Amino acid sequence: MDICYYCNTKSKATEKLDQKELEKLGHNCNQALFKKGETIIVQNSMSENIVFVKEGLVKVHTMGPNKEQILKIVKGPSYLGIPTTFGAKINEYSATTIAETKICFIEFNIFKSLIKQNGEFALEIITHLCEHEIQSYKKYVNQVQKQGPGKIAEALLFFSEKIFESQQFDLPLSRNELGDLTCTSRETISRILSDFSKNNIIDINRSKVTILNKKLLENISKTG
DNA sequence: GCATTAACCACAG
DNA sequence: CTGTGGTTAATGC
Repeated sequence: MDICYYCNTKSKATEKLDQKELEKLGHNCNQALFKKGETIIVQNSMSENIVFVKEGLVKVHTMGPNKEQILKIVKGPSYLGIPTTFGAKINEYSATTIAETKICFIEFNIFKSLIKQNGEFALEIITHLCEHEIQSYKKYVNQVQKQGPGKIAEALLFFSEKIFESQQFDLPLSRNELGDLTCTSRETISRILSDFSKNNIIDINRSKVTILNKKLLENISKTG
């Protein structure tokens, strides 16, 4: 039995590996199931592994000078911690699950040798990193330039389109965390969400959200 | 000046 | 943990 060879949620990169390489990977990685709210990576700790989020949801966050900042929400399948493990060695951020999540820890040296050996694998990894970097840039510009309603509309659309692929979903974050994600306060989130609800743009009950007027929400997000 | 926006504080479910 | 009201500071017309 080889966990990577038979794994049915391979990343685009590991799909490029042959049987021998998959066996090698399988012998040097370890799968674990995380419940909601468990920590995968701790800021300022040493990073020794590559993390593959097989399925589930993770928030990547860091403690700023004043408050917690959520850098991004990551949905599996996706890698975490490649830049840190290759470069900095010390984690610049924490990663915490916000839903039940399957994680594979991959031993760094094996990962490195696969990059050296297999160009197709390396290409997929680079592509993956580039996609995340571009997405991050977009997020930061939007956060700096948009006003409250625009940022929150964007966050709702992000969860609807990119994460849950549905008009109806359960927000996996508290109001406070939504504030940390969108660079606003918990109070502003509260106000704007009930405002959206009053104007029939969304229906919201606790964490259950239904998008009623997507056009308008997109417009608010676009115009900031 | 006046209006808008949003943070901070406080307090109540 | 959330929703709301008052207050205050910054910014733009």
